[in-house]
Amino acid sequence: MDAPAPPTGYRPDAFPPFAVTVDLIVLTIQDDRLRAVVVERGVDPYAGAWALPGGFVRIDEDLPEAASRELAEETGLTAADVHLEQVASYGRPGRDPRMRVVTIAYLALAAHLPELRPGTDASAARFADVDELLGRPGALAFDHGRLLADGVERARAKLEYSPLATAFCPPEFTVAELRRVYEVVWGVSLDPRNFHRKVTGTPGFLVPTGRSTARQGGRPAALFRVGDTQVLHPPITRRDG
Amino acid sequence: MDAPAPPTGYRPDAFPPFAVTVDLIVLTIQDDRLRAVVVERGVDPYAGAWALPGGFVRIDEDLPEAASRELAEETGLTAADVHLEQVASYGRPGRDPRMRVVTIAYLALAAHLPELRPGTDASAARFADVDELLGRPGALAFDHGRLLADGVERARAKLEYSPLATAFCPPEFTVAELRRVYEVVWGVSLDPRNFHRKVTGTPGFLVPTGRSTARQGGRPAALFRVGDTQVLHPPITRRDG
DNA sequence: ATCATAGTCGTCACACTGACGAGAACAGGG
DNA sequence: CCCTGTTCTCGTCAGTGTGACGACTATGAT
Repeated sequence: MDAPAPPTGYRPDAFPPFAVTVDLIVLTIQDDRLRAVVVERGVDPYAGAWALPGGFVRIDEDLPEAASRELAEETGLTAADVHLEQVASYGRPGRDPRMRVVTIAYLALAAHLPELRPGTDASAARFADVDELLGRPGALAFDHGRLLADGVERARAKLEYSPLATAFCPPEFTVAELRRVYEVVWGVSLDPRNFHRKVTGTPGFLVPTGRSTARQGGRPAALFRVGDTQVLHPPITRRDG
Repeated sequence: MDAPAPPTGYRPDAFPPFAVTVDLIVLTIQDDRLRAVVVERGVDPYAGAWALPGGFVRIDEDLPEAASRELAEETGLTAADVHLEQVASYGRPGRDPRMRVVTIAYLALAAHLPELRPGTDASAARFADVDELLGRPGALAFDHGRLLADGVERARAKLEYSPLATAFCPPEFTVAELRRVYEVVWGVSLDPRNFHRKVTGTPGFLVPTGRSTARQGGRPAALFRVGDTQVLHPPITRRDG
């Protein structure tokens, strides 16, 4: 694609040209493990290595639009299905050997992801265990290890004071399902009784639907929807037993 | 400036060229008011209007470097004197009528700022009252009103759980000076006795220097330095009397 | 019926909080 | 020198949130 038609006052030599991309940290929970979408790169640099999904921002789209589009291309999820928020930007010279590129990282949280289909510049896509990726420096191409770490830390912090954990759950969920989200993302184990008291006692967090689940073995659990509150008072604190 | 020499695999038509800038939200406290540095634009668009200081990222520098450089150019402050952190990025098409530009906003907090000297593309610089700027939509050029609002909200939130408030204070300060920071930034009034108990009781927040200030009228106050802790436990909560 | 499993409610001690009293250490004026 | 005003600092007390843990409830499996 060529440069856009120069509008009034446009001086193409007045600023250094950058490539701008959005990269996605797409998190979900599978088998009680926190997983992230990674794609296998089909072209150099890092051909054959795993990287976060992402791509160039088009000349006529906003940053959140670009993130939504890339998310749909890589996972088939629409913006209505997931929580999507900007995390941070990265622009160290040399982070991409091909060109000068600034990347805006977006965090996407989803309850259940459909089958992954590889994008145009990726030959494969899969879910990778987040702890394993973070424990192995260089597991991801470019500086994507840092992007992933920053995104995961953002998610971990926001569980405390926002209803973000419900983004990992289906529209209706039980307190135990919500607790598993906190336990998996934080990597801790929480007391079911205290957790139940806290989440049901925080005003506006959970709305009972009246229904309950019948599951194999054990008492049926009440089903909840997420409420209106965007900030939890009191918060769900991280240091629990 | 021209595009860099094409390295291997470089395809100049593969991505749309963007301008990348860093803009600064430089906050300080003057006369018990929260103030931000604004510059008067000397060129179109928005010539004569006030805007946040900032400028193009150079082809060979990292984003924090660019923020530090712009900060030094506009205020004379070096990175050692201030707290500097990235806030968010903005890239809506049309936000700058001249070209497609992505801006990374940085938050800078300083105790006492020297005289401001206008940068190359600004004809004047001054401190503006933050509440007044935020209360008047369109007070700032481009989308800088939103940048300022996001930066101020970041600062307000981080006062709760980080020692960020000390960035507004000189190296040695009293509990009352620190309390004034919280009161001014949050726009509330805090009980001096409870505040004293909380900040001195949070481990690692304040380190007594042993010295004290003699000031006009009233008992001398003990002087403190900031401690090592980066996260306050328990936090300094916002809803106080 | 009995057991295993999982969900929900209750109790207790402890920590933190907001509201407020009271003393300590200064400056300035009579 | 004493009094007063000001600011800093320490204490007290009731209300609330929290972690640890006991107890009860409601299902499926045997």
